[in-house]
Amino acid sequence: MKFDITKKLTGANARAGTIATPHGEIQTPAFVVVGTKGTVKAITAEQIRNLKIQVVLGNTYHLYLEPGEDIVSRAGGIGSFMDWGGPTMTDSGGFQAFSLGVAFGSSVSKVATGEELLEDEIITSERLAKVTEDGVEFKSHKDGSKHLFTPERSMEIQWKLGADIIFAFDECTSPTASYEYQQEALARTERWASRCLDRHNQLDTEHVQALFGVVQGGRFQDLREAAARTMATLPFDGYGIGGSFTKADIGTAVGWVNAILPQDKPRHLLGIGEPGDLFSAVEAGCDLFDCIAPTRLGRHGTLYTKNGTINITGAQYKQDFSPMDDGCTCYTCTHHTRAYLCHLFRAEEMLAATLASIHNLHFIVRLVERMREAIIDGTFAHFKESFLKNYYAVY
RNA sequence: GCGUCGGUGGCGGAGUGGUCAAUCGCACCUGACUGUAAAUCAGGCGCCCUAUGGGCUACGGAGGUUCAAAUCCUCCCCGGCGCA
Repeated sequence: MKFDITKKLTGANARAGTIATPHGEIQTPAFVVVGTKGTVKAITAEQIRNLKIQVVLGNTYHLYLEPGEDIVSRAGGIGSFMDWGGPTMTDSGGFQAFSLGVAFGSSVSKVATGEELLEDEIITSERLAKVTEDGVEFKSHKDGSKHLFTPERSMEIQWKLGADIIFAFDECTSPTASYEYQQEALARTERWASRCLDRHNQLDTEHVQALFGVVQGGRFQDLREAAARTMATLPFDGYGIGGSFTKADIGTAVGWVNAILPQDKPRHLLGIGEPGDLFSAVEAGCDLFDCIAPTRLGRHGTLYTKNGTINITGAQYKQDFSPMDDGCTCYTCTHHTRAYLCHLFRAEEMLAATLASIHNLHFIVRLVERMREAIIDGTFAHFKESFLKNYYAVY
């Protein structure tokens, strides 16, 4: 993997660049589309290509559970398996320490509202993941079987999954965790980072796979900065910025980290993808983002428009024969109406998920692409202002 | 015509003297979703109000019994089934 910066925005940290991978280039900033189980839900590989998606992210935990990394390996790796010839990434399974752990069965999400209870105050009925020094013990969400992920195991699985860029195994902490816990988890994630590097170097002797370290530290500036300093000293090919933030603090928190991380390596803000957050992150110097929002929201009937999201299942769209978003050039908008999508959702037709996902992916991928263009031609600030003004306008 | 079973909120269908504006499912309305446990989840769903409370109208129709009726009785209307 190679990363070149084409242009840096003056007076801000935003930059445009190119990541070269064995399966092609990624023009950054870029939105990484999530394909957890080796499929971008409801979307075919051909549609992925038509959407000009640059890179797809699979998940180690899910692909390990099914079909198993050996099958993916025999298929020629995750990209080949799903007939996606372009660049791929895999997440390490670290996020599941959170989603199947403290967050399981609760309403806690990785972006905090600032009103969360501390973890100690939350009554959780069951958890499927438990963190130890060695790694994370999972109970499969599918059949309850027990599994242990260690940093070494995550590297081994990801090596077999064969993505171009992989992540170090980390612990994604909850926004409800105390400072003490964040500190403890961070120290553990840093120990795991070294173990990941060691194991990955043994497996990938020719270094065909890039390995990104993950910066944690929760919402605390000193922890985030310490984490960035530590990770910066380790020979990673790039960095993921993970964990939880208060929504309003995404930009500043990422700013603390990016001020310390090496300039010449890509930074991937893990799991962030609302339009406003993407602007903040790009401005703060992030190059890559992945988020399930476009596909999940799409499947649930929420569509992006330049004036904010709409719930297409609503009664007011039953007879609305306009496109999802006026002026949108995606397949869905150029072929179908809101009334049609509204009908498909109400009738629970599968095509609804596909058409909605296509629209939302187009919207977000194109949005980040426009941010890149705006960085290159120096109009980023103007673009940001005009976009957000429409998107978050209150009527 | 006789007998019998039944008529409950948009629909299906509980309840069978008080704690019933009425379980539940569907439909409908609204909301949530940020490294996918998610084609998922949550809330609302008779009318009105000075709404973590109060009032009104309701369980085919009309009467009646009772402190109290969707629930019991009488008659009527409507439907299913059986026999003529």
